[in-house]
Amino acid sequence: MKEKVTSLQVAERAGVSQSAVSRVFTPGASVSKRTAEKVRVAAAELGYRPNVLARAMVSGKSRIIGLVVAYLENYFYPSALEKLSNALQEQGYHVLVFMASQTAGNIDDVMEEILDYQVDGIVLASVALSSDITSRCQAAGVPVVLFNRSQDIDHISAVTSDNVAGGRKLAEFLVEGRHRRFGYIAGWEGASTQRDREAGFRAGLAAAGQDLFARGVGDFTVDGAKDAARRMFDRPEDARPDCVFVANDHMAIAVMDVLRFELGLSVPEDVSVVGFDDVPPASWAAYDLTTVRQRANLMVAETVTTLMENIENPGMVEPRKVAIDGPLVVRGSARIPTNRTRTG
Amino acid sequence: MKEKVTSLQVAERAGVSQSAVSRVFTPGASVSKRTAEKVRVAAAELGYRPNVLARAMVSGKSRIIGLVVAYLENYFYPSALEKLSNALQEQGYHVLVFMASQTAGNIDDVMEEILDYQVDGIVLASVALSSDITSRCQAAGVPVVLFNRSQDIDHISAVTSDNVAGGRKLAEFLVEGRHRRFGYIAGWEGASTQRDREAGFRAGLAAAGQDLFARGVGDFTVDGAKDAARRMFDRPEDARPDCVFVANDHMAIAVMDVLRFELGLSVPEDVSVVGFDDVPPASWAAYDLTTVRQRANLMVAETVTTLMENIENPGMVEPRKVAIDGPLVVRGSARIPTNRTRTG
DNA sequence: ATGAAAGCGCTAACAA
DNA sequence: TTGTTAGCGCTTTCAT
Repeated sequence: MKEKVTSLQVAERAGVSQSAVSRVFTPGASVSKRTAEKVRVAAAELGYRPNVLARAMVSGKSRIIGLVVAYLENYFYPSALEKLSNALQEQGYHVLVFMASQTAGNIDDVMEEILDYQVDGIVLASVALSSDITSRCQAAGVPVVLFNRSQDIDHISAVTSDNVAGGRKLAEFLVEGRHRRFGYIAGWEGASTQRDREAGFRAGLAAAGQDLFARGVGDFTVDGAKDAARRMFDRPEDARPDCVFVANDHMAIAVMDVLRFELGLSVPEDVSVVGFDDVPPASWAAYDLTTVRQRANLMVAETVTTLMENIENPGMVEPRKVAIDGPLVVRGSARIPTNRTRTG
Repeated sequence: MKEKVTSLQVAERAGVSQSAVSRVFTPGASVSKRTAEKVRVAAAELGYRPNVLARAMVSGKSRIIGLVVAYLENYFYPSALEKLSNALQEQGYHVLVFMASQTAGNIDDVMEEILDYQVDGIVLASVALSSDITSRCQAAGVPVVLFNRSQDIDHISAVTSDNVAGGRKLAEFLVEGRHRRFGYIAGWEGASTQRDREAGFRAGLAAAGQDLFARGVGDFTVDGAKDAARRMFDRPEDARPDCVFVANDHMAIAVMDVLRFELGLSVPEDVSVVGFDDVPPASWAAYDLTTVRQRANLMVAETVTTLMENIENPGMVEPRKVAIDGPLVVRGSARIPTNRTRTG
């Protein structure tokens, strides 16, 4: 039941040296057609495949990318993970998952663990980082890219949506819809996405001579969002917003449920709701949520590109912050201005 | 920028042999308190951590579990993945993800790739396997466990819900609710989950002297389910079912959207809808879906246990099929029999 | 183009 | 308890 086939066994069977076998399985190596053929035959007969780990040891390249993700509850992350994994697979890499839950200790510990696996790169999804550990990675020559988070610490690449622009688009849309009292339900306040979306939203309102009427904090959680919604909307009509931007779709959907089923309000007749992300449930007919799309495909592509560049030119690539503009997707959860039409 | 700290460097600094260092970092090894202390100090100063890959090479244990997953669109899988990853992390293992998409070729290729990484075990989520590759894994001494799929091929472990029992519960519930015309929208017909759920449902109907009134196939996809729903329900009242069991929640939600927003039918007044899984969206107020809960925590725990047993006693453990019973969760998407109450 | 030889960083006998 | 010695399976000079 142990049939570990090694390159040496293949070599013997093919009547060549072990290094010849290695060369046959090494893309840019020099081998004659004849030896290559002999080796391939022997390998096939024995069912030989190179041991990735052994290769990693000597070459220093494991073809493993570590992915740290805090929680998969928000639909945006599973779909991003799926795309990321697929994109990396096409490049011959695979994703080693590290959940950054409370049980797993803090991020720094998780990062140490990742480094133990000699990963070629690290993607941090919705996770911020101490500058301390950042330098450990740089010292180890392992590129790190933040996904859907940015950070002021400079020497670290980050791929996000243009959250500021997105927030502004939402503000403009609501203003055009002749809303009067603007509500905002924030995500976790430590997150750059949260800060940027709010900043953009406020800027958009300000540009139209408007201001926030009410503000709550949902921490990017369903329960947090529901509580915030209850506090914000369980009051007389003129004491509550007539529209609300909820910092992501995951929360926005929970807010819609509270408005409709707990408070008996109609969306969008009584309250317009808009979100951010355009996760699959946003397009479900029961929600039909107006939102700003995060272009996950582009974000993933940028992430992979950044990773690959850094892996191929260690230490030669400047860290870069990419912010990808995403379109406003107009659906039915918010009153549609007369000059606009549905777009999704 | 390269600071690969090796055990040898630590050894020199601590004034001990390299193997002493190794022992300090090997759980059950024998080292004196004094050396251990010296080594720990030196290691801390140098920032040394053992190289998991090197350890894997010589020990034969990589502490990596390969996970093959077909698609993350169905919410059940992300949440299962999160739980699985967490559970394995607690055991000192990590998950290497392989997407079994169309682009990545067929499952057999993916399996080969996994084996290249010298994984200690493999979890196949909603994926079936050729018996050919199964034996390759057995030959390599790598335990495989099917998650949320079962297979007649015997020598392979599988963890599922008790889908037959679940299907029957749903049938009984609908019968008690005095429904007359029973519809069923199937998942992908190659899946054991689909077959078992349908078998249980039919058995439950038969036991009450009832039979299926209409049947469609949704293939576990949103579009497939919507089409099936349109064909089944876009017709006069007495020519369509008054209730429908959709083979999983993911599809059931899509079906509800079609019924309500395309066909103008009320749920549950015109049609009762029930699903299977109890994914998060099933409990959202807009759907409030009656369903059978898959106890993901238990399923994951069984999966991890099975894996660990097989890893610790290679070839000594009999493959086992575990089917976990899940409760009926009564919500509002289906008429509630007078002898029942909401349970979720 | 090919083989011989030297490790990659570590664990696991084996002695001492 | 400790150090010495073999490798794990592979890539990569270095000769040839």
